[in-house]
Amino acid sequence: MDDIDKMLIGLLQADAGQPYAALGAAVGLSGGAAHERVRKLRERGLIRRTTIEVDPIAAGRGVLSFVLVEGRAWMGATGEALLAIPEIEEAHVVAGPASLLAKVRTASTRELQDVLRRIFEIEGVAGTRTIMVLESFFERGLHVPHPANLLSDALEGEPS
Amino acid sequence: MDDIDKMLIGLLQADAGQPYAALGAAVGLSGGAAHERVRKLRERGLIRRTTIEVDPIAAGRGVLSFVLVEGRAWMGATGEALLAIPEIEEAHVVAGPASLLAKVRTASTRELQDVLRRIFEIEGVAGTRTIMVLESFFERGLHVPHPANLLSDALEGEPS
DNA sequence: TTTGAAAAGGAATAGTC
DNA sequence: GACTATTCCTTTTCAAA
Repeated sequence: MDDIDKMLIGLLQADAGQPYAALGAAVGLSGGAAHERVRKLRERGLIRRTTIEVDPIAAGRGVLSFVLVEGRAWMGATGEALLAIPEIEEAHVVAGPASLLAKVRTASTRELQDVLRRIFEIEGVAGTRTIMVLESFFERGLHVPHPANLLSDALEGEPS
Repeated sequence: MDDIDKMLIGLLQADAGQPYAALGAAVGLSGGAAHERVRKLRERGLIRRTTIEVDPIAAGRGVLSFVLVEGRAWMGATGEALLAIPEIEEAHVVAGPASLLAKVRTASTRELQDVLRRIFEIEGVAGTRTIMVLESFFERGLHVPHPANLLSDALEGEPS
């Protein structure tokens, strides 16, 4: 995991569909070498998979909220119970006043209410507090340290 | 945006690298037709881009937390100030006791402290409350309604 | 590990229904 | 819209350094 690998990850996050030749050119390698590096990044599990990013509004899921769940719900099969609710994008066990935090995306507040009802039905749930999102500044993926501005390093000693 | 489009989106979320022929076979279309549908989904902006999913642990970002920001920080250039902090993956304006919610991923609690310090320096920020994640049940993308179990519908009237 | 190139496969396009 | 077929480009593989 050197600087070139980091650059490759950054480039692939921006566009996973570009040819290896382009990736190679961007980091100062041949297409074949870039291909080999990406193959190993996948093999090592650093790159989990390639996906698409779907526009939530266009997909009819314009209401975003975070739900804090109170109770002793962090034990047992709670994770699976939450996983079974498709509107829940993320679920975490947290420290602090609440025991669980869920990221919920619904079409409407009416649908959000349904989700809250389903969460309430999970064993051990004592209560919920919902934080509604009014506007999202941004949602981006994991940032990989300095993916850009490393080209000069990568090209150090390069002929011409 | 019919049922076949939804299935295609679901399939691409699972693996955006698979050939169009495979996509087509999965939904009961030819590769060319699947290709054309996906092209239009991109064109309409429903599919924003194709990316890779990076393992946070392997990338050295094992500490996840959610930071509630208090103050009148939802005005002006706050969004850009948060965007400039690479450890912040998401930032939302929220309703409720706090005015902002940020999702932060750091290598350590020490680094989290640095991020909190930087958030504090933003004009209008009066205080923060941090919710630390102990364990993540799951983090998945936007769920697209019934991507599976639609094959029978799609194949209705199909010869043999 | 990287390179360059050959071989295999898929994407993109066009024409037809 | 969807299908087939063709062309073109990319991925994949491999020998060599």
